[in-house]
Amino acid sequence: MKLSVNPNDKTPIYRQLYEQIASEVLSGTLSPGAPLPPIRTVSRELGVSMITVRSAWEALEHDGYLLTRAGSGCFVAPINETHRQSKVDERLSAAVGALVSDAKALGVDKETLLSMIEERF
Amino acid sequence: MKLSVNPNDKTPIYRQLYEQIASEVLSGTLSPGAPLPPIRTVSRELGVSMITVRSAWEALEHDGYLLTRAGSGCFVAPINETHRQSKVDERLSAAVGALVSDAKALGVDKETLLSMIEERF
Amino acid sequence: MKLSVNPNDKTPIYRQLYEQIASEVLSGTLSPGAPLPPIRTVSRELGVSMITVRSAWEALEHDGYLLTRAGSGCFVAPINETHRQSKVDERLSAAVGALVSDAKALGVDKETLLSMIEERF
Amino acid sequence: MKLSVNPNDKTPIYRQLYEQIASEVLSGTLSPGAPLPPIRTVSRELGVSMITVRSAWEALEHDGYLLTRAGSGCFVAPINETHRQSKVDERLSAAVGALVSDAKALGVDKETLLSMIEERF
DNA sequence: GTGGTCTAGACCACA
DNA sequence: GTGGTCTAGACCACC
Repeated sequence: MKLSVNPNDKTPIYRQLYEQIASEVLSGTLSPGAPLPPIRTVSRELGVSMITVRSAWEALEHDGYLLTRAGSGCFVAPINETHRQSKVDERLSAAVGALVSDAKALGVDKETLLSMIEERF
Repeated sequence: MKLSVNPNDKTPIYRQLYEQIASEVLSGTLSPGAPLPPIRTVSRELGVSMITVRSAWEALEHDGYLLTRAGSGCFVAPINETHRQSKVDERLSAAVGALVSDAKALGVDKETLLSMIEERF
Repeated sequence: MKLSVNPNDKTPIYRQLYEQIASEVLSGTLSPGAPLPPIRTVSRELGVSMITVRSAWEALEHDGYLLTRAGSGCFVAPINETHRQSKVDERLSAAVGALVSDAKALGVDKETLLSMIEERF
Repeated sequence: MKLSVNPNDKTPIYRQLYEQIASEVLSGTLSPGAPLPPIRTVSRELGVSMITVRSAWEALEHDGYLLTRAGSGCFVAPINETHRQSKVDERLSAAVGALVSDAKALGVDKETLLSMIEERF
């Protein structure tokens, strides 16, 4: 698990971390029960404040991706496979919806859009 | 041209206005030379501050979508057709790139993604 | 709306604030759309850090009690009446469940418990 | 005596153990003089650290529920019946007080609360 | 060692 | 003016 942050990106650092972890959990790269590195370690390695890391972890716990056990660490939360799949769909669906409405607003037709995706994948 | 804002949306109001105008210019719905309604009118109709509208207009002028003629109002800037096309591509390309990397991070394959787009369009 | 915190209480300050606001929203004392005092004001008046207040507000927004509009303030979120009622029930139900299992573990019978409640209300 | 811990619960593990033992002593399930299983046994069976179990035992001894006899183990402390009863009352009274003020804050009336208890018992 | 909370003070974007 | 984010550094409880 290699995390990284881009301080120039306008999206908040804690958000960037959230997205990376959430994606890995949803894609299965991080398995339920797997321990995460300590906040202090992540903080040191990425060069960001402990609190920034904590913000990300806190949001992840709130959204059911992580479980934190004070004194012993943070772990990937157990997740039902169907539930996982539905979350993946939900996320992707939102992104697809945004892109499609964007394309429509710009007057781009379906074929052009599909071919752009085909090419970029 | 019917503008609208959603104050509960996390994206700044001036950004919402920017996106709507820019899309209409790029898609051709707003033709070069067309006049925009006065700031005070937009402000009143949308229920937002004039300063907010002004911010959006400024950003649009900065990016070459609008021209301000002191005393007579704002107008859609003349735009070269190839230039317009390149801007459309640029915008869509960024959106497509984001979606594709998102899909990859979630472990979704190309066919699934394409079919989702097909369906939502 | 008179907020207060007890620094000696073992429950975190931001949690105390959360509970007070949430209760007022659920009981209807705070009506949907009502503005909350600025974070800075609350912070000053209660003698706690702005960040502590923000933590509470953030959790409240996440849980649907508040809406925050950057630059203009925080407001009580619109809430469906049936939804409100169900949240009240949920909260109270959890508390009742805890008390009942506690009483059972201590070997206290139903009548004794009911009379204690009757008396304390 | 069957102890159990839930590591995902937000309340500290040693606290969970404390509550279980204390409840059993107060309800009379554990009689004065009864021996407790060795710390190492509890530790092994529950899959928690011996230090954690020790913390719970220490707190219990501090509060007068247990007696430690070096070399021979821990035993339920002798307890005066009136004293026992007063402790039960104290504990329950606190819990009832919390629930009642909670109900009041939520705008729930006495009858509703009583019927909820009646039903859940 | 771990995470949980809080403070003080700073900078930015938005209205 | 508002909220949003980040830093540095501290103390605590738990394992």
